[in-house]
Amino acid sequence: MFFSKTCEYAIKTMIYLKAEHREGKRLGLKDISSHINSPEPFTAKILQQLVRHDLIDSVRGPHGGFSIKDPNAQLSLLQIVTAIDGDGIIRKCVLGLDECSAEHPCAVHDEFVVVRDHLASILANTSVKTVADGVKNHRKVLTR
Amino acid sequence: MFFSKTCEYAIKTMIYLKAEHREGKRLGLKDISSHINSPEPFTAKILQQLVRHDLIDSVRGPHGGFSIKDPNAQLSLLQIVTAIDGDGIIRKCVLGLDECSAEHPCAVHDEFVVVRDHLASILANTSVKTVADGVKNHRKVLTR
DNA sequence: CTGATTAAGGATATCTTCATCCTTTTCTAT
DNA sequence: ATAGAAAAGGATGAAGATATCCTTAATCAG
Repeated sequence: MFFSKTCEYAIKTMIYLKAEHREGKRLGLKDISSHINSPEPFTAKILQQLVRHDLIDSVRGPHGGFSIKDPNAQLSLLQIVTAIDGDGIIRKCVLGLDECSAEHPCAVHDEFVVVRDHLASILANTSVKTVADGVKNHRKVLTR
Repeated sequence: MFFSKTCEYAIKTMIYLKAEHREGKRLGLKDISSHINSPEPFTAKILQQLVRHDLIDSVRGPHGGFSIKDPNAQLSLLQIVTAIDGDGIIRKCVLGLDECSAEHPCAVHDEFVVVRDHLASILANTSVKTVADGVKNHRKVLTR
């Protein structure tokens, strides 16, 4: 609803990679798509996108796979969402107007800026590490 | 982003009908689609949906057209959105999980319930009349 | 070096959303 | 009654998102 299917899988992938991360470990496509419950070939394409956006590293061949690019950097959900879906959810007018701002507001601009600002701040302030910890502790899940 | 194109046009239509409403007056398809800047045949289909959902009335033939069904009832944006897009934006898990609740939360459930509740309350508490007044006063717009 | 393994890349298929077109029905005015 | 106007309904088309398949490239183990 908020995000494209592609973005949903991307977020789950990043959380899973973070939750499973340890030095030198790589996770393969099969492993990832089975654990986040996503179609394998489609997930392959998304992993490529994440590589191109420098969010993850990939290595081919036996014992190849994917891993978080910079495990020590603080990564937010917003970085994943903007990489995959762009910043439309934060920036675009909900009524589809090209020009919509405080100066030239659409009919519902004032009502929605607050919601979008709220969404933006949640996305920016939610770290992948934090939610990955929830998954590691089995308090939160990525499937079902 | 939040809403489908269909829903965007539906919201604009309802606001325009409300802004232009007066006793016995009807607005035609051409009038509506030109004022909300939407494709005419597509808008025709959306108007049919709004009629079926009892949000507007229609009359065929010369001097026919569309008008708000119950001009005195308090109508919220939420009623339009749920009629057209359903309640997915309020109810569905942002990670696409079938079961996602406080008891069985997805990895980002806690972060997003607050945003969705916020969105739901804005939608429920924003009346079409209020935003239509803004359009009538030329403080807010439906196009450009 | 060879074969096996795994990701990358390109082409293609499917499904949904967005959009148009044409015919039919209903209504009004004459 | 009839002609014109306007919405309703059904069929179809276009575009984008979602998903798959197949070939190529890289890497590793032996």
